Amino acid sequence: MENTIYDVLKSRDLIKQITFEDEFKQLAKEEKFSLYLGIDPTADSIHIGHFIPLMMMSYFQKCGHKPIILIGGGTALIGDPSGKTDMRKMLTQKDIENNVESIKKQVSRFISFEGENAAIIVNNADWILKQNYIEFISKIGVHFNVNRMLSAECFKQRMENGLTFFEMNYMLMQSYDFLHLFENENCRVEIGGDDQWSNMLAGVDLIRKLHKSGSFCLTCPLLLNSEGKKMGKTVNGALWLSKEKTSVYDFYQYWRNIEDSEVYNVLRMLTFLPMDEVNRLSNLDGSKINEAKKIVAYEITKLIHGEEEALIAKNTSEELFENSNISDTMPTVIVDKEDLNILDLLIKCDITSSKSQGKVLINQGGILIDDNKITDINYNIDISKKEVILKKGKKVFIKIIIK
RNA sequence: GGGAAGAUGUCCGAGUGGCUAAAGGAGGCAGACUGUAAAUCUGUUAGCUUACGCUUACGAUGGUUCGAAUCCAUCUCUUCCCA
Repeated sequence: MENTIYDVLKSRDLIKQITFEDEFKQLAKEEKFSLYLGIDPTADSIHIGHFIPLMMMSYFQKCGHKPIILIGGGTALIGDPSGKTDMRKMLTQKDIENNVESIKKQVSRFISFEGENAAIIVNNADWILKQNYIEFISKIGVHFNVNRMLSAECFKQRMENGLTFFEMNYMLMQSYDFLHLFENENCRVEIGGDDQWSNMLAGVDLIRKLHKSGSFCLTCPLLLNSEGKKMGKTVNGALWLSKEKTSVYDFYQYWRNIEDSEVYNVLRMLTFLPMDEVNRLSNLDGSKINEAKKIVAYEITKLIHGEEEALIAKNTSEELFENSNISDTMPTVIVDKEDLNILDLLIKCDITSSKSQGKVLINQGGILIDDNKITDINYNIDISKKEVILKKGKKVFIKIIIK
């Protein structure tokens, strides 16, 4: 590949901030190195927020560099003392192993764990937990200037509602991770979301203090919608990458429904489509941009769930929305004969969480069965039917199979 | 260690004895208009009930009162100031 990783990332505008830019450009030209990305293993699945750094990592790997995924098992073992809500769940060794396995599975669609520059997964528990406190603060802590730390943007916000010592230590631990990988794995670069900039910068500085040079970090832009909020949040929380948590169909629909203004960013940051194509698609006018959204949805779904699943989701959506046909693969709920009352049914299908809510929906004309608007809140589904199509609003379709 | 302020629905935030299931805003959902977009307008947004109404709910637990988000006591937590 004649383009260096720097050129590639630059062309997709995936670099938000970078340290020692010129030096990094040179390094990218001359050497193959390792780079790392830290992931908090508090859940057994990663969500879309992790995705852009992983895309970045994938580009690095394509350019011949070796990705290291760092699982924050050590830091997760420490309870969060800020006590805002509950104590952070303590993770057992076993939890972490499970999480690592599923994360690996999800990531392996676009990052390879085989071959010459295979990615590896490490757990910072392996070195953090061995640390002796006094040794740690005298070896690492002396290099951190509290005044400077406090002036960092990420602490400024915390200053307003209280900052705990733990949170300050977090920076040291993260920096130490980088140092450890630098010394043991030839890891030269840390990547991450832009909210991690201060922490990452601290690691780069630490290494440069101890080893004079060679460390870099770069951040990717956060994926924001037009209102400046993080994308990938749904009613039910995050948009997960595992299909047990977010179904492939829902995942596809999320991207199919993005705003016009988001198409460009999503294509550029979340797909591997060539930039020519990205530009062409995002400049489509008016309703034609729907074509671009279909491609966005398909490409991202393919990347996460594989081609087969993506095709199914795409076909299901087209059947439902464009041909108003019933699709075999649409979301389906099986109910007993006892649940044929419309209000019960809505709860059963997770469309509403209470009967009151269901009544409101029906009164507003938001519920359709087999394309007939339901107006009676006592409506019962015809018992002779084997299956019906329940529609909420314009976008939610569920096939009901009556047992 | 001393002092001050505060905790309200998904979130922000008004409310200082009955008119409060709790103003207003944001967000969510539905309807109209559209392109499975945005913007705009309308409705709706604790649970149960066809409904009258009932049951929960303003940090927790007790108390005062015919009646408490509102007053009192204790506790928990948060923030700020002084040391």
